[in-house]
Amino acid sequence: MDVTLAAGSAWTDPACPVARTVDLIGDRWSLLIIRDAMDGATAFTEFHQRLGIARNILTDRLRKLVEHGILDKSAATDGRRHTYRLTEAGQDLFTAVVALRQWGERHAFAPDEPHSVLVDGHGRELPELRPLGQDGAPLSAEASHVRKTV
Amino acid sequence: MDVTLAAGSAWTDPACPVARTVDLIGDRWSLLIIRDAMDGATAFTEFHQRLGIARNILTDRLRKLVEHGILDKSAATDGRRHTYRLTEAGQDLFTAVVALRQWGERHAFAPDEPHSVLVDGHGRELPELRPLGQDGAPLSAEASHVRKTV
DNA sequence: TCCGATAAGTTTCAAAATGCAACCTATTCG
DNA sequence: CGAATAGGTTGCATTTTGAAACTTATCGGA
Repeated sequence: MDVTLAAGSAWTDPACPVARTVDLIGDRWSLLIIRDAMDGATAFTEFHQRLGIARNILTDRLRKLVEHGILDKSAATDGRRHTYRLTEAGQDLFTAVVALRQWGERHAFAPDEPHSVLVDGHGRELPELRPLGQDGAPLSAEASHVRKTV
Repeated sequence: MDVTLAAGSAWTDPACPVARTVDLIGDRWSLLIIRDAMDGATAFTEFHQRLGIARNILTDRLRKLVEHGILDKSAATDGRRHTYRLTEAGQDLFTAVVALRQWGERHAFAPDEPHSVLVDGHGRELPELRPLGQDGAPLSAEASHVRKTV
């Protein structure tokens, strides 16, 4: 496999996986496109209507997400639509989307403000996601550190 | 508590926690500032040097992160520095940072490309983070859905 | 077969965000 | 006191984003 950013542009911090991920999907719209794809959106117009994004920007973001292997574009059966579907790598962003969602639920709403909720197949809210150490105990940022590779 | 975006701007999608989180930290730099804060950075110059960000943009992002309750700014003891520290809400982004990091490790590097690694206090790599249903079984995007609130 | 509606863009141009470099101010150290 | 360091601010050029109009292709019905 070969992972690249757009031609002529470079990674912000080539050795850091967080930075690479931000380079790929860390703009105002990409993650919301992915969120809507996870919620069933597949057509250009569908993304456009759900997000209220400018059409030229949507065109650009869909193209980049396809380029980066996060979405797959194909002709829909009726011939006048295209279908955008999450690739395996795109579906694998589910964990990150859930983490951002849960943080938002905890910190981006006033206590009495309503917000949408992510539920499992039985309509039950998901448990909170939390990093664990190898010993199975919850791990905090201070208890971990980044090991740089040569 | 009262959560707000900058004066004069509105939430992209007020009911969605993912969208609110993206509105707060979904730009090219904020998440990397948070990453470096988690890795021990506290001073303006430190962030500037690690990130290679323009100084005026860094000023703006630090101010916004403080405004949003993610960083806390205080005068350092030596009198000529300021200290930026993650608030509790900021530390709580650890889960999201780990999720984005792990996705990057899996999908943003070629198999032979080296990258930095996040390790626990004993130098052991973290296990993979994965959303679970209430029954404790791994949950995929298709097996879940967003319940909208009125 | 022609017609209107729908889908998926592209183009144009204005506005906002970003980046670079120079400048500024306070503090501390020698 | 003077130089160095920290943490900015300002001005200006470049890049990105956004709104709206225009384009092309397809489909379904009259």
